[in-house]
Amino acid sequence: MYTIGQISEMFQLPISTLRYYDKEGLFPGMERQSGIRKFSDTEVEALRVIECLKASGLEIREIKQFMEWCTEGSETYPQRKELFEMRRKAVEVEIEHMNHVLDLLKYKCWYYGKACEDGTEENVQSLLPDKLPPEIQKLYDSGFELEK
Amino acid sequence: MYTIGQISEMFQLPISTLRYYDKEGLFPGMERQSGIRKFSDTEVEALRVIECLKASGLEIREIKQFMEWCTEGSETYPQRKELFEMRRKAVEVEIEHMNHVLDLLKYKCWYYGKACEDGTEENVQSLLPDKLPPEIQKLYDSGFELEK
DNA sequence: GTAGCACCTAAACCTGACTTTAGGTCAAGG
DNA sequence: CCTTGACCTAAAGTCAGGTTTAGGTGCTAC
Repeated sequence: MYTIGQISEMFQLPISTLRYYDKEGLFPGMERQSGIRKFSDTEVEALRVIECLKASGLEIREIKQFMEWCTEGSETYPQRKELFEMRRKAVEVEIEHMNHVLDLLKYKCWYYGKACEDGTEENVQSLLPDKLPPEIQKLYDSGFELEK
Repeated sequence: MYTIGQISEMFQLPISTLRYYDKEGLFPGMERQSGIRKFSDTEVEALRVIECLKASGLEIREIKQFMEWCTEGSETYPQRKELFEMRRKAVEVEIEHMNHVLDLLKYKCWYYGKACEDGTEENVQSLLPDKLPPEIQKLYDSGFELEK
């Protein structure tokens, strides 16, 4: 059993955030001793999942829904499975997106590297849109995938 | 030259958002014809970069800063290069983070798949924390990297 | 000539996720 | 006893990133 201060340390989250999560219903059935929150292993595990679902792009009230399902027993296993499968797909898509972002950033690093060397953008501009060095051309073209 | 409506279509962004970006100074030096915005190739390229920098986690006012550098000529090449290098690093870190998130999501998919099959979480819970099938154990352990 | 459409502005409004404020309880230490 | 520190609440405030509203311009089609 942990106090809110210990959990705050453990997860590097402000106490105010933990109280906010509690108020929003993210720890249904958390114990209290004379008004004071008692975080058990259940809540520690819940927080791990909260951070994960939040990173996956879920909103607080959808996370609350999941936490409620967890208190409702085996009937909600299919919903919970479905939720994680949807989040998994969303994150896979997001990672692919970020890889294209990364390629465009790499291209821009190269571009301004050249511009710094040459003192002008003109030389590198003159290579657009398809006379770039092969490695760089790949990055540049990949960046256009973002528009789809 | 494009109208705001054409650009809205092209980038699948609401017109209101484009006007908001303009108001925030993201298109310095954009032309107007009797009050009406004229988006040229410069602004199309700017929007590509805006979307990329936004996805990389940059705030609007920092993107504005970059766009101002672009109007200031070759003196600001080093700053622009530095910006892209910082963003590149940030996105690499973010992608790594998301891969751990993904592993935890995959683990949870497996977990609730089992729970659905068995009609109870008990069997799968009994395998924690280190008696999981090897593939799954890897995902589960990877999830803990999030706490670092 | 008036209806509809695409554009314009300034300013108010909205949302999600917190954070801050103001005031209060309770136990331990000096 | 009284101060300090860790906890508590309800309610107000903040911030980014838009969106909506209300009112206006100017062209083209019927």
